Amino acid sequence: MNCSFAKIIINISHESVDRPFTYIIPDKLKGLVNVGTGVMVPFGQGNKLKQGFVLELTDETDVPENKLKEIDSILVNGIALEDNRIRLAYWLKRNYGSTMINALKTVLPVKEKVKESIKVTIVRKASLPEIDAYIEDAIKKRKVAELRLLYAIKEDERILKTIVTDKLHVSSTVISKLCEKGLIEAEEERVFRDPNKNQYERDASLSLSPEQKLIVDTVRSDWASGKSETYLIRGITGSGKTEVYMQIIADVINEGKQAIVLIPEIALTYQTLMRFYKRFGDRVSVMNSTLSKGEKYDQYEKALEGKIDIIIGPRSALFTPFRNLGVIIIDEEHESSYKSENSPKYHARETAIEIARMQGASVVLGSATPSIDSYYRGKSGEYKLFTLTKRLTGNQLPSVSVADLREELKAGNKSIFSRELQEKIEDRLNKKEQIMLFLNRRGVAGFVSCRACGFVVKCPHCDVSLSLHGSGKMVCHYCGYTAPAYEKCPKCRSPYIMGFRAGTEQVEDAIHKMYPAARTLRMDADTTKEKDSYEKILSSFLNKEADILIGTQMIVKGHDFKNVTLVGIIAADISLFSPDFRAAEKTFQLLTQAAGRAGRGDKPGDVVIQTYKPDHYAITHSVTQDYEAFYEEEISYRDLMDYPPVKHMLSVLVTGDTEVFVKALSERLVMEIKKKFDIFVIGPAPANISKIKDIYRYVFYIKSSDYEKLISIKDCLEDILSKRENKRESVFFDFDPQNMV
DNA sequence: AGCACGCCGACT
DNA sequence: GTCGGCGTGCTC
Repeated sequence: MNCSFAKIIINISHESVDRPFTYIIPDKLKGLVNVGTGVMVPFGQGNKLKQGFVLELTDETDVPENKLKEIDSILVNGIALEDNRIRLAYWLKRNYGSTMINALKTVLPVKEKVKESIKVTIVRKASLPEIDAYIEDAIKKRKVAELRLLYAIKEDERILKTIVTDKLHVSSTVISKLCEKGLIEAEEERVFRDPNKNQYERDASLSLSPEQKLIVDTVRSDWASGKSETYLIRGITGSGKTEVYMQIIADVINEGKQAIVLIPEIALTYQTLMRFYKRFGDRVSVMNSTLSKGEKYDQYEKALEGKIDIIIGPRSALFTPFRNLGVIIIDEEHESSYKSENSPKYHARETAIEIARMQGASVVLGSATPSIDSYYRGKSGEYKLFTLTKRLTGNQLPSVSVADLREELKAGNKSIFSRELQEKIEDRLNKKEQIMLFLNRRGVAGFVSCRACGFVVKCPHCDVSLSLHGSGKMVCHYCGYTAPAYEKCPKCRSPYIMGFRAGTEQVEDAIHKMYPAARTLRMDADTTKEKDSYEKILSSFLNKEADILIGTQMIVKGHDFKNVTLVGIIAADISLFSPDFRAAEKTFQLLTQAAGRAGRGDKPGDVVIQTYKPDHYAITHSVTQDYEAFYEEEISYRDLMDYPPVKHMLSVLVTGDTEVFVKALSERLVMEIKKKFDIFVIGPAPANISKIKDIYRYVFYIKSSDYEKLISIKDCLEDILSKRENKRESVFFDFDPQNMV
């Protein structure tokens, strides 16, 4: 196709230039510029060279001739976007609201080409007597460098060139001289930088339980009949989800197709990867943030060239450019890290389903505690739902008990540890068994609760807890409802009604006071700032260098500590009453995961959950480890309140440096959409964190069962925003948000 | 995003 | 009188 013009998206992330610009393709670039090609183009008055991507080739344009400029050059290090990547970028832009250029960059897994590395091997070509003869000659002529190489090549027929030059200190000129004489030869081979350098013994596939087999067989037969579906596996820890994934992958590979495996970054551990390496050998590759640019680029290239069949990585690995994708697997699918925090704020689960739809692949989701979103779709039949109920490893489930902190206060115990937890801590310290104390510090803006009766102050309109502000007011972050703080509990008249706050440091201090001999490790955002500190803390705990590990949610993910027999959850309520409609879901998942940390070895484990609300369904059902029961209560709450997944929700965040303007713009936007659409809007209200670095934040939420309607509302809002007189406020959209802002 | 054009304050 | 402040508008 030799078209005259190219429509190009410029690499400037700003709405006002987020549209294609038409450029002339100069003769010298004809045929080289295709859809997806990265180019440099002159842009703006200064004709500054800017990067861009070709979205379309055309022979016609409405742009007046005098405005058209020529493409300057093709991006040397640029990676061309496949056609289907551009369609995916359009989809991301439309569904999550972002600029086209950001969508394109998201879809492009590596930003630039890196020079390929070539491995050169020196190979002996002459016979040993010939070499000996030459050595004689070299001795006479005192060619010491040649001698070093000759002695070495006499021993080994093949030597890496890097060894010859670096270790033997033989220069390239000497090597090429010997090549000319026909004694040796330099063999060149393209090598892929491989982050996984070792070779492992291969594991065979395991035989499947009937439960596992049903899943693999269903996927296989659906596929045979040309259907590609989304499957959800709910399987408790140790029920063999990974083996199911691997057999599905094996099937896919047998058909000549490829697989993407998504794992939360934090769970991307050596142990997990090893299972895949051992099963699939060098057909597997890893993508993660610790890889160098060169390594990342090579993974991309390997996928394109069909040199690997499986990629394992976090959210971004979703965009690996396989030619013939067969399946996308998302492990721990409930993890909130699958939702991007940056624009486009895409969810890996939905995006995976879209990619699979485009390429005729299947999607397999798995979790011990599936997200309410996915389970809802599993129940409705949108996903095919499977359950793995049997533990294949013999470990017993831990016994979970609840400590009612109201009772502790009544009994005069004002410490942060209940009597039961204290008793058990002492017991484990004596027995030299390890303890994990878990404190969920999410939702720092303290909710207000009564320490005597457990009463939590809630907004009368939104059914979320109110947050205490310094001004002595309680505020609802959803709708803006405000009430003066109570002096006495309205329920039991106790004066102990207050904002709830506690941190890991306080817990550590308390331990040191009560058990001066106990060795503690603390793991939270503060202590893991440095590189590798996360791994260091975990490995020193694993090596029993400490008795107690105190930390936030990061200690409950992955990692088996065989010697841990007690897990204490200091305050389950903190996450339970954070002002977020997913609060109960997150709490249930955290409690279930935390409980799973106890008794991973042969010794049985205990879990103590401390709470002011022992009868809350997120607590009661995590005690009995009853996911199904929790789901039923949670979904009826979501249904009642029209929250996702029953309805879709769009959050709109308005920010700016002058509060009255931020407020005014939010109110105006809400007014305009109420006028245009028959829709219910919550807010606007100050955001959960109402000011960050002197930038004020207001937020409102729109709920609808129709996702398309939310997209039109977003488009309408963008239209209003583009036409407003001053543009000092910024507006951000988030579809089906994972966190309330 | 950047750069130019354009209309008001304190200065050689 | 002018140099330059950054508000507004446009970029193929």
